[in-house]
Amino acid sequence: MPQTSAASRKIRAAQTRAALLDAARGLFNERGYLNTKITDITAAAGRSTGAFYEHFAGKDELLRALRAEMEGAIDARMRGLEHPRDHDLTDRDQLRDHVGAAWTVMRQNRPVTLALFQAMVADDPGTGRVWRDLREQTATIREHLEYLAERGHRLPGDPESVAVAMGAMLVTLNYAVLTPPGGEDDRHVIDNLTDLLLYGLTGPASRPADES
Amino acid sequence: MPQTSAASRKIRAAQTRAALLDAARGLFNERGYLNTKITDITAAAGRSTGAFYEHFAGKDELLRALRAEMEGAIDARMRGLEHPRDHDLTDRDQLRDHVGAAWTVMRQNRPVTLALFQAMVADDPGTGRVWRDLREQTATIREHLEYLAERGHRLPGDPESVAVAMGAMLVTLNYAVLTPPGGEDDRHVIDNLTDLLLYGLTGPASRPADES
DNA sequence: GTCTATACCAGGATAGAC
DNA sequence: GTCTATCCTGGTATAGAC
Repeated sequence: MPQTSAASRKIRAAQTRAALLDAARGLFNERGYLNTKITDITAAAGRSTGAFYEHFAGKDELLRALRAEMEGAIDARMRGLEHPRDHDLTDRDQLRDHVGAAWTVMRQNRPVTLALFQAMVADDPGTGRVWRDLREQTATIREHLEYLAERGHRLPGDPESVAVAMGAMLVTLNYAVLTPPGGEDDRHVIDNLTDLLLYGLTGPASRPADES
Repeated sequence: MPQTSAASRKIRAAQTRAALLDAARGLFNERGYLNTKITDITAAAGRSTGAFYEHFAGKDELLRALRAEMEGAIDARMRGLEHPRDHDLTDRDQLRDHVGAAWTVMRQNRPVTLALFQAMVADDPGTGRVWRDLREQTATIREHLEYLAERGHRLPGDPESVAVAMGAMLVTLNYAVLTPPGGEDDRHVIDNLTDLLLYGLTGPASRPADES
């Protein structure tokens, strides 16, 4: 029964692919993307180098696959939920929602976001890739800021720059913070970032300096 | 006259060292630290690999030398100017001074700051190096924030976290922004960042939403 | 101190059997 | 599709002559 054999081969192949992706995730998370060698991944997955190249052209392509997987998952969750651009990011709840969503996604996909960050930083500056990537990642925020600007709200800078600055802070903190995702710490980070982005160092309205 | 010969050799050695450092700066600036190979540096400096290893144990040590050079220059400029910790970062002028100083230093030493950033990001996450480095780089800011906290000002988070968040934004933007240092753009960036950090997205006091 | 030449190795990638 | 074995490159680092 050649069909059965063909089918099981296909299953086996899918397993291999999954095993490689899984192993990569694990290694990226602990050692980072740049320091993980292809042989590390194959070893962790219990497969051979030959098998690796059967599925991916190289480490970078594997990363693209991981990224696609992540984005697919995000899209799936977002599906149906329309996202109007007229959100008011100067409203604390709405800003917190956005910061929280971004942070949570980054944390839940830490291996991938971390790898993408390293990859972004690793290649030549001068290509403008970092700005471009940050710009893309903050597209939603930028649109909301543009909306605010249109309505006459005076932002600290043009929407693109402000959005990129916010993104820069987020992605770098995601890289710097070690505490495991899903914990109490995340709530703190989200609250802190929300307040910082909302009111800055001065705090809401005129806070009493409390000169003791 | 063996003295003369010895002296001129010493000069020649110093020249080589300087040439290597110089070439490295140039290459780091355009291609980045990670993508610059030792052979690239020696080629650009017109020296041999042998000469390189006579002066530095490796690329990382050369970077440390560049860093030391930069810090020396900063110290020299700061010398004499005492820096009391009771600066009030909620005062726009004072905050702007700090942001501007940090930004200017980063820009003027772009090859080095850029290289340090890449090196920081490149090694294993999980070591906590990124947080530590950011923490160190923002020591001054943190102290000012601690001073504010002591006086009862309620910050968006604990001084350390807030300072690190600010640092994360600054260093990453320094990496992302391509525009050459010293120009008009720098003033804009500094102003924007100052306003963002000072008031956040809401802007100073209660800004009219201007519902047209 | 600086050069040329070369040893050395990690890691990426392929060939061919199964 | 997967394996084993191997080739091959780029890049680090050293040896030894000058």
